[in-house]
Amino acid sequence: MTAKRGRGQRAGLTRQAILQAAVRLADQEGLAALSMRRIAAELGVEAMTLYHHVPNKNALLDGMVEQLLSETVPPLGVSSWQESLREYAHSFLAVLSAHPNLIPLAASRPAMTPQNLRTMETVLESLRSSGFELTQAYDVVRSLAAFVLGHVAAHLDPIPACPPDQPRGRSIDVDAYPLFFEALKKSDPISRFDFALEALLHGFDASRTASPSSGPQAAGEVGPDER
Amino acid sequence: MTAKRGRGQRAGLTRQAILQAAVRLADQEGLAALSMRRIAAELGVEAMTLYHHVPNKNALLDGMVEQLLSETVPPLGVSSWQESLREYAHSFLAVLSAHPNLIPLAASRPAMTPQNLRTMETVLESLRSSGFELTQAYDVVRSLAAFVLGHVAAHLDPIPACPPDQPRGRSIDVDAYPLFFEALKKSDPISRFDFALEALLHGFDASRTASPSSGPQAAGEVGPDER
DNA sequence: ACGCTATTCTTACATCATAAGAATCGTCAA
DNA sequence: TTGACGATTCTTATGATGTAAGAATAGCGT
Repeated sequence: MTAKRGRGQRAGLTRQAILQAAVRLADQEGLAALSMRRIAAELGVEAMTLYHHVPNKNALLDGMVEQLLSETVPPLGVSSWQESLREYAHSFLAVLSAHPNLIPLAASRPAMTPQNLRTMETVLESLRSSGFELTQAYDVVRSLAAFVLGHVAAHLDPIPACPPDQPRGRSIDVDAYPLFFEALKKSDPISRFDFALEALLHGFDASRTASPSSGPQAAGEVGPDER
Repeated sequence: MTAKRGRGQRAGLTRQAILQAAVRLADQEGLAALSMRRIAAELGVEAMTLYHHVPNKNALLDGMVEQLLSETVPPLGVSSWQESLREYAHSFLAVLSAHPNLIPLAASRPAMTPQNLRTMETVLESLRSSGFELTQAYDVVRSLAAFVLGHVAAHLDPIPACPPDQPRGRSIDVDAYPLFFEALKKSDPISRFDFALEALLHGFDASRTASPSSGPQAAGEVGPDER
């Protein structure tokens, strides 16, 4: 066991070590347990010690998101742009799924790590060389990232709703929404992710400018923004 | 101005009124300002008073999200499933964009309000009568909602990244990621949203199992569409 | 008129982020 | 070796937070 340390006895702290401990703690005990004191305790140190490596708690939370994103695996080799995007999306999904407690963090403080930028650059390159306009390619990647984020965020179990009171026994009137609750039972988030991912990829393919095909049918061209 | 109230003098508080005040406060001063004391002050009341209408702060936050979602407009009339989904997405987008400070809340505590369920039911109906399998239809709606959420969440300005220190003048090495930063300047979130929305719709269309070519089919015909 | 209950306020406490400063160690110049 | 300095750590203290416990009041139904 670590003997108690005195006043100036180094503990060998690092920003990295702190972030990792914080992530580990949040993984195990949830975001609510993430206090400076608790993190410090986890490292065998007093709370104020952390402030020598991190300016404040907000910065620490930001750092945790960076830490997370650095766990994504960069796209392996060159392949079709679809495959690149699939890799990108799945890598993102895997990381977030591995740290469900951190999803609210990732959703509320998007970060751009060098790691992430490098991956983006690769994917952009892949898209460009497949006939996408640069601006379009960018929109594609960003949209994909947004979709992954929204997807994982949407799976935090929805709160029961039904304002506060439940005069009737049922938590919510299931019979009033037959389609919804029927489908709810059969659907699962994982297959939904792949389903929507493929839909997105298909749609992206169709919106390539360089694509020779004229309007296939239905849903004409992009742009009928109305309200 | 309100004369000070005594001990049992009613203030006419309501769960609704509290939630609305909370939303207003968060809109104006940000989530960080959302303390029980501050909300109470906004209502001319002491903090503990709130606990008679709301069990605790978490429940209050949940309620705020419900409050938000209740602002979405239900889909007007019958039209193509694409138009239904567009309406759904844009209505969702509009609400979240109108309350940017609440986006992290909405992203971390998804809620199912009766309002929202009713809208979903309508959209599900529309999809089914257009040849979608129920399970697919459900995946479509959920995916769309997830996408909208992710989209708005991803536009909270990304944190600068670059761990802590900036030895070089630049906050991040722009030249190392030419494609990304080139595209960054030209792209804007709004057009990206519509772009990706159309892509999704297109992809959904392609993934319909039973694809009756087109034409004025079921769903209770498309009547005169003006109101 | 009188008590009952819902509503409100008061007080109190543990916990939080963090400011200010004191103690200690390692290191390097002399 | 010595001595000073800077980096790291701990101590103490402050104001804010969520909320438990209970006291006071007002208006209601009887």
